[in-house]
Amino acid sequence: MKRKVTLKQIAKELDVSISTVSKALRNSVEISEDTRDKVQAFAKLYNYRPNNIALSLKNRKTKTIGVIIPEIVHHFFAKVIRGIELVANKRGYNVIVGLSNESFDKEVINMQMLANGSIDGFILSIAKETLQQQDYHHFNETISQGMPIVMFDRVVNDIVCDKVIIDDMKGSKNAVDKLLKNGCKHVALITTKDYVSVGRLRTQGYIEALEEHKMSLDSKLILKVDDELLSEDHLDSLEAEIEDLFKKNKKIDGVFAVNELYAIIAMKVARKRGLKIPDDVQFIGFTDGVLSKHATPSLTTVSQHGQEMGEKAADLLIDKLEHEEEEERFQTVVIETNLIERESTK
Amino acid sequence: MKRKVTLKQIAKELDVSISTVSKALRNSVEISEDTRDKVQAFAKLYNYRPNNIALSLKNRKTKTIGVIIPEIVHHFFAKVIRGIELVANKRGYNVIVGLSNESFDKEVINMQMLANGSIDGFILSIAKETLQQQDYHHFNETISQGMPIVMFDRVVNDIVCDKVIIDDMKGSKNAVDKLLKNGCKHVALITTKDYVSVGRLRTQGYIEALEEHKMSLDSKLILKVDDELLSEDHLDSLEAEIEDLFKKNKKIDGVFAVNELYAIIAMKVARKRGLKIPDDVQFIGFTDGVLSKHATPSLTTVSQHGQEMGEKAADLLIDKLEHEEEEERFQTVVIETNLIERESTK
DNA sequence: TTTTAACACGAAAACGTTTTCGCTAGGTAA
DNA sequence: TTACCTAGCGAAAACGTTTTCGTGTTAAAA
Repeated sequence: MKRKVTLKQIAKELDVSISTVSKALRNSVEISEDTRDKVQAFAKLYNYRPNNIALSLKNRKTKTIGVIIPEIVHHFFAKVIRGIELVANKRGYNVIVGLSNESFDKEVINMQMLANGSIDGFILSIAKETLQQQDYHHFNETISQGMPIVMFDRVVNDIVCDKVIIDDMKGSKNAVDKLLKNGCKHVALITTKDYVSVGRLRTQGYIEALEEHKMSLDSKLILKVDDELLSEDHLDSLEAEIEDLFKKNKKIDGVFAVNELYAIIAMKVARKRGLKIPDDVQFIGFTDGVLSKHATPSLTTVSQHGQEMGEKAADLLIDKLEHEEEEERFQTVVIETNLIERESTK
Repeated sequence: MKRKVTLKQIAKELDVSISTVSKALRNSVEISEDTRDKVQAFAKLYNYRPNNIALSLKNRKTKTIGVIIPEIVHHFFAKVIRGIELVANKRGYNVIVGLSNESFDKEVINMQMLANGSIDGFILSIAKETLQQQDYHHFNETISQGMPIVMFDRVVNDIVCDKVIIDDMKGSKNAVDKLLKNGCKHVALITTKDYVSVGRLRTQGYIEALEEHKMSLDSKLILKVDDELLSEDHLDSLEAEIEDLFKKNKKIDGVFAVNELYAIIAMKVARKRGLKIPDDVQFIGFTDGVLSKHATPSLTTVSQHGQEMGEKAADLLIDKLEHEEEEERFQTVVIETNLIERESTK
């Protein structure tokens, strides 16, 4: 077992100073060709690589990005990470991942663990619990210590930082618009409780689409699911609630759900009730994932472009890290959504 | 913007030495109560936290685990990461993620990027390309430099390190056994090319199950898919191949697929051909993911317990990191699979 | 011969910690 | 008085780099 070789060891071995070794390896003109070749040959032989930690300490930069997301077993967040990793790697950065698991405390702890020099900046999406409690002091503290943050998808306006979002309202408005144009007269909405901003915005889009088509809002057609616990029980009760929705509103001929799973389950319920898709009832879900693509019938969705969001967020953060001198200007980048039409709509 | 405060600054401010500050904060008996209180109060006020990088350099430990996986937008790998992160966090470690994207070069580069002091050890699953080329020098080099590696799922015997795997052969044997016991007489196998070890082992399990039931192996019932490119085209051609399989083997009454997607697509093809599931034909897939659970009919699967694998791998690695003095002993932990019965089997 | 300039290299500081060792002042024992 | 002990603190090394500045040698110029 040969431990990693250091400058000091090379210096000792070749009977020169550490400085000389360092300079020789970086092809400094100060060093004679002889010495340079000798050092480089030795370094290559022993497979010398500069110690990253020492460099980080010296440069006060770690070339590492901290990413904190609520959940990783989730198609959208996984795609975002892929985007972040792609760009980070290309630009010479590493990615360190923390999971908040939707918990405020874990979010805070994770940030503290990383903010002590381990990383240069954060990319994150806020935990549900944090959104509910509306306690954002950990973000503000981090920012005030000079560590840049880029937020994506679940953001709050109160915090001044770069943001990457999609136009949730526009996306869902387009989706509902599509249903209405396809002839639906009674479009149901399956959404979440309002504290998650994206849920609220998507609901808003639904309402606006109806207004634009001069259709009245029927609150009986709106199902607000409490997604506190996404356990097995929750799925069962969700199915029951949707069942109930259909039973009480026999005229439903279109369904818009704020996520893919709700839409898939709604389709299942509809089929069980003998409804033909898309002839009797059409479906659109927000968030394009594996389920939508491989369900039968496949589900028309509003694509969120997770990977693109991740790429953009990483670019924003690294740009900021590498141009610290410039004056502070924060942007909010909006990624366009688009409707991926599949078999669940006409 | 208040930058992070250091020991030096506190020392200067309170007119004591750096050593005194350090000791006071660690409650050393060398320091008088007076000084200790003074320093601690000041540190609290300015929210002092030791710089992680400096600690890493000093201790030659980063308290960080490097994880390299082929793909993150993948239910199984995401679950593994969740397991790793869970244990790592609990034990005071961070997780840094690298994606090989199934490429040999990216795998090598990612490892080099991290092996230079950034992390204490690796948890990884080998890229397909690496398995194909059978070039494992980067693993061996890393190990010989004294950096422990734990491999999971896709492993190779040649490399001496801790491993966490499932019994692929037993898992698939059980699955096929289930189909045979359920009365299937012509069980088809949809698998991948042989270079990915798990594919080969799962095929082996299929064969053994048949043998145990004294059934002859019909090679026409085995479809070996080339999954080099998992693009759109690939999915289409996959569907065509399966279509062909059914057309040429009208007697097929059971299908075992080495992953969930193949099984889902096979179900789709079967249904298109007018076959009833599970009455006419039954299906089982390896790897339990979202698709299996929410498909209609839902798919019976062999569960891989990704999260448990991740947890075990992290525990193995951290144990090794924290007991370096002990003699080297490498274990291979086998996680039990189990059959999750759903609607696609009787 | 003396001055100058280029060349080649080394010493040391800095990044932020922890820890070992030594020092001083005051008190106690002989 | 002398010797010794102890409490309380500081200096310095170490982790592995990079970089600035200084220095000695040699050859060319005056």
